[in-house]
This record gives sequence, structure tokens and C-alpha cells, in this order.
Amino acid sequence: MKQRPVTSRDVARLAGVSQSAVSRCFSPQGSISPKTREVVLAAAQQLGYRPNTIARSLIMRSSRTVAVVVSQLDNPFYALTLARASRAFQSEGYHLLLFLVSDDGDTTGVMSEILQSQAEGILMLAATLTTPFAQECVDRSIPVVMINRTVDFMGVSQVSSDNYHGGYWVGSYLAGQGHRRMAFLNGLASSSTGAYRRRGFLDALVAQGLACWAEESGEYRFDKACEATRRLFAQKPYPDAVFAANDHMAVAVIETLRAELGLRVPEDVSVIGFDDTPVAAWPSYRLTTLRQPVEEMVTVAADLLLAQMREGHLSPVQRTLPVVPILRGSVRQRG
Amino acid sequence: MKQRPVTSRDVARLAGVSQSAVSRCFSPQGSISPKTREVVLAAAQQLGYRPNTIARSLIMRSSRTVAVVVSQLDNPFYALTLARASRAFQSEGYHLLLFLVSDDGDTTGVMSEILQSQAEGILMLAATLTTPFAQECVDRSIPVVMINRTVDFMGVSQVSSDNYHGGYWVGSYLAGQGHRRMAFLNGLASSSTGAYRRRGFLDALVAQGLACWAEESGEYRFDKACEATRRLFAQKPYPDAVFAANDHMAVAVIETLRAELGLRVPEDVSVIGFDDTPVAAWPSYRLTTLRQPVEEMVTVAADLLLAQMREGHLSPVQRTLPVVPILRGSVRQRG
DNA sequence: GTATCGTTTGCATACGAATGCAATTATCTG
DNA sequence: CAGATAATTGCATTCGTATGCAAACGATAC
Repeated sequence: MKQRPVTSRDVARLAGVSQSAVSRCFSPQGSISPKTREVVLAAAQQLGYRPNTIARSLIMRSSRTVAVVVSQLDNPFYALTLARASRAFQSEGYHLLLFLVSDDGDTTGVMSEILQSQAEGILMLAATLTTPFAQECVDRSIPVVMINRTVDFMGVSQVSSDNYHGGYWVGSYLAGQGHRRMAFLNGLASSSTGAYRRRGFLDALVAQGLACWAEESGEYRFDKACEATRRLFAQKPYPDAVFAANDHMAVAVIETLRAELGLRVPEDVSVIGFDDTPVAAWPSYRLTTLRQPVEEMVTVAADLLLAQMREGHLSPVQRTLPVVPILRGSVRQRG
Repeated sequence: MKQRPVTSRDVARLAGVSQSAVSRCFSPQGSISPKTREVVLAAAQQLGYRPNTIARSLIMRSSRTVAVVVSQLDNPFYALTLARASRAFQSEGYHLLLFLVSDDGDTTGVMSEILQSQAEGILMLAATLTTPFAQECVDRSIPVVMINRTVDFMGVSQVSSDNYHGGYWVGSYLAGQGHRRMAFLNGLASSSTGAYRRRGFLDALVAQGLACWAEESGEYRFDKACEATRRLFAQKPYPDAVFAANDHMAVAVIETLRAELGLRVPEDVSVIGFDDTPVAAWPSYRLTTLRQPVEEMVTVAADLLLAQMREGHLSPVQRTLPVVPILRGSVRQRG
């Protein structure tokens, strides 16, 4: 027994005014006299009336909705980012439409839904936009901001941390501390962050006259990272340092080294991660890592999106935020 | 330069048919001849037309949208649950409107927005509904399913794991293994899960002729849990077992015991958690804990919500799913 | 060719709220 | 108190799509 919902007409009838008057009571700039407002609000209260956002969106041609596309919600870094972003938009009166995509990032179906949904902005977390859709967003002047993923298309804004220089720092630092057999544990092939971290790392090694000792992929997943570690340490001589593309995998490396291979960190093997998630600071790991400025990334991304939605015209921006090395105890010190 | 969006009229004009014909091309049960469909689709393609979901929702009186309210996204358990739930609804063609609430759970503002948004169902993750809003949902026949939170109101469906018996098992098990000074580390006062776990735990102790040695709150947060641990171990005799209301805090307990107090787990202190999040299985912790059937909880909750949205009438259900003890190595064994 | 039936099409209207315009009322001014 | 001005109010229309209804069309059978 689905009862017909209460509309502004019902309220108008009960209050003895026109539907327009009711409408004006619920919009900020509506001109209405204090006493009619009172009567109307009373009637609304009595009937349990609430303005229908959908109808409002239609006539206003504005949904006040932002679509968020995210993969890897199981990665605490992105869960946190989503939480922050959500707060930013909620506080500005926007609603969030959430879309999850699988790790391999097939955004096609989802993008189509987003465009139909009349979202006024799109935030992409660790998910990539295909060029045709990026183009379509530009055509419809729907601002897009990508966090931690880049795409070779100037029409969308991108906020990333400086993955290349982060990787470069790791390479230099490890070399500087006297390591000679550095291994890299990558995430997913589809991830541009991983690619940049790797590139920087390799370039740094080359600059020191070194080469990468071994390379594996852990797909950003704990269990896969454990397996990859076993492969990296399948034969001697072992690597004397492992750079993992994120903290989550770095922890997997440490756990595997200790529990299965009887190796100590950092005495036998040094480990460096990326992200500075909370786990990195736990006493058991004291993981040296690179901090991504989560807070700032979200702020910048949200502000960008909000600004572009307000202005209605697109002026895409590419921002790269510095990462900062957090020195803890997972790297063997020279001498 | 925000260009006017393409409407079905534009397509109709280009294709030389009526607007109705266009509409029928995009709805499954529309009667249309193959050749007009072809012409229309071609025109739509050419113009980049996409049906406007908002207008469709309005006329269909159905938004195909589910609102998800979640707190504690930083807790991996809920991040995972959200990920699963999202998949379930997306695959049924529903859109997810995401609302984050602060831990203390002020859902009032958010609930008001949800009701205006014309969501057809509400999923609450670790967030509580106040009775007036619960009543309003019932009045509007909007199905609500709460996961892991209970409220004393029969109008909404609730899916929880058996927190009471989980707590009870912990109490019996610890007693059975010869512990005598058990401490409880609670989460938030506002959380019914914590309350049930505590109740079961205390009841089990009483049944063994024991009492709870000490009690603290860690607010489900790592740092707060560390502090609470310090308080629990501020003076001797130390507790010989700690039951933490979730794994996240249990790990904090272990870290603090080892790093700051030089205590071993389980030789000096036994620790039990709740959830069986991935961390619990890491070799460093080998945490004995109670597994919540995440997968099943989500499936049950999503199916319930979907069924109730389809049927349009409410028949709320309270489901309690069994938790299963996962015995690892964080409890000292008798003898 | 005509009568009949089924399919396809367009017309007109509806969904619920916002707003320009004109009409009305309230307020102010001299 | 008349006249002018400002503040409210209601009417009618609009947003973009779906659908009942009747008209037009095509196919089929005799």
C-alpha cells in the first residue's frame, strides 16, 4: 500500500495558498510574507511534506550531484580519501553518487551511467578515464578531477603526488646507504602511479651506475605481494632492499621475510613503501616510506571540482604535490 | 559556454519522428519498428544523446537509487562491506547515494536529505537511525536495512552478527584456558555491537564465577586503543587477557604491549579481537578472533533491501548471523 | 478489392517544483 | 486621503521523458 507522496500542491491546498507560494517557502530567495510562510510551514509539517529533489533538479537543470568513481576501496589509503572527499562535498550541499569499478578499471559502463545521471562533476579515485569519455565530459562541460591517476588528455584536471620524484628519492637513498641489489615490487600495470614510482626509482639507480636487481608485481594486494616476495627471494643472492609500490605491499613483504624466510628487517633486507598509511607507523614495522599528502590532495581536488562546477567553464589544471620521505627503521644505515 | 543539452526532442527532429518514438527506443518495452529504431539510434548517436535520468525518475516516480549511510570508513571492515554492497546494488541497476556521518552518529541532517532525494531504499552501515526517522521511513514505505547496529524499533530490518554470543564465547574460552584477570576494551558508547559483545563477555564471566578485571574504551580507534592499553596496564597485577571489541583495537593492544611494556603475546597476556579482518591473519599477530560473515551479511542485507523495494510493502526482518571463532595464536593455552 | 486484425505512430498530458509576469495587496509619502 | 511605490501573490508555463489513447499503417485472409 504505497501511499501517494505529499506534493507542494497538497500543502498549498491545506494552507489555502497557491503552489507557487509553497515553493517560495522552500527556496532561499523566494519572496514570501512572514505570515504566509508560517501557515505554509505548519501545513507542510502536518502533512510531512518534503520538497522533491528530483523535480527540483529537473526544473533547475542542476542536480547538485557529484559522481565518485573509485577502485581499490580495500586499500585504506583510498578509503580515507573517499571519506575526506565525501565530507568536502557534503558540506557544500552536494550529493555523492558512488561507483565502484574493478581493479582492472573497466569504466565504460559506469561512465555511461554517470553521464545519464546528470552529475555535475566527476571525481576519479585511482580510476582512469578513457579518452572518448574524457572528450564527452569536455563537450558537456562536466568537470573531471582525477586523483592519483594520470591520462594523456589535457581536458581533465589531475591531482597527484610526485610519484616520480618519490621513486627517485628511494633509489638514491637506498644506493646512498650502500645497497646494491635493489628489487622493485610493482602494483598494477594499469596504474600510472606505479609506473611513475618505478620510472623514478630506475632512473635514480641508473644515475648511480646501478640497475634494478629484480622486479615483480603484487597487484597492490597483500596475498599477491607475499607470493611476489617469495619469488624475489627464491634464490640467492637475495636482494638487499625492496621498494614496494605502496605500504600495504611493503608490510606484506616484511611479514613474509620474517615469518617464512627468517630474514630480519632492516639488518638483512631493507624495505621502503609508499603512502604513509597508519600501519607504516606501527612499532612492528617502523616502515620508511613516502608520505602522500592525503589531506591536501583531497582538498585541492575537491576545491578544483567545486570551483569548476561553480564557474561552469572548464580550465583544467594538473597539480603535482610533493611527497615527503618519512624515515623510520626499515632501512639499514650505512657504516 | 554551457551548451544546451541534447534532448529527445532534438533527436526526434533530426530523425524525423515524434518525441514519443525516441522515448520508446530507449525503454525496453516500447513498441517500435526495427527501421525507425535504427534511424532514431543513428540520430541519437550523431547528437550524442543520452536519456536524462532525472526526467525519467520524475515521470516514472522511481529513482532507482539507494542511499547508504556509513560511519567509520577508516575501519577496513566497513570499507569492505561498502565495496561489496556497492557491487550488489550496481549489478541490479541501482545507483548509490553515499552519506558519511561522523562517529558519534548525528544522522538527523543526513536523513532529511535522504528523504528529499527520493531514495527508494536505505542501507545503514554502523550508523543508527533515530526513531522519528525510522517512523517516517515506514510511513513512506521506504525500506531500511541496518547492518551491525540495532535499534529498538520493529519497522526496520536489521542484519547483525551474533555479537552477544561472540562475546560470550570469548569469556568462556578465556576462562577455560585458565585466565583470571580479563579486561575488556570497548569501542564507542553509541555502538550497539560493542554493547552486545560486552554483555555476552560479562555474562560468560559471571557464569564462571568471575568478574571483569578492568574496562576501558578505545573508541574503535588505533591511537585511542593504545592509550587505553596503557591505562589498563598502569599498575600491577596486570590483566592476563584483553578482549578488544574489534581487531583494529586488538592489534593496537598487541603493538603497545610489545613495544612499550615489553610483554609477550600470548605468553604474558592473551588478546582476542572481533571481525577477522585481514590484519588478524598476519604472522606478526596471529590474532584469535571472531569472524563476522561479511559476505553473507552484505548479501542478506542487499537481498532484503532489493526484495522490499521490489515488493513495495514492508515486512521488516531481524537477522542475526552466527560468528565463528578463529583460533590462532594470541591466546595462551592451558597446561 | 474489401474487411479485419495487429502493429506502429503521434498527440496530448502528466510527473513535481521553480519562476517571469501581471495582478493584487500592503506600505509609505505628502 | 489620494497617489505612488514596494512587497506579495497567483497564473501559467517550463524542465525532459513516459505512456494512454486514437489515428494511421501494414499485413493477412477471403
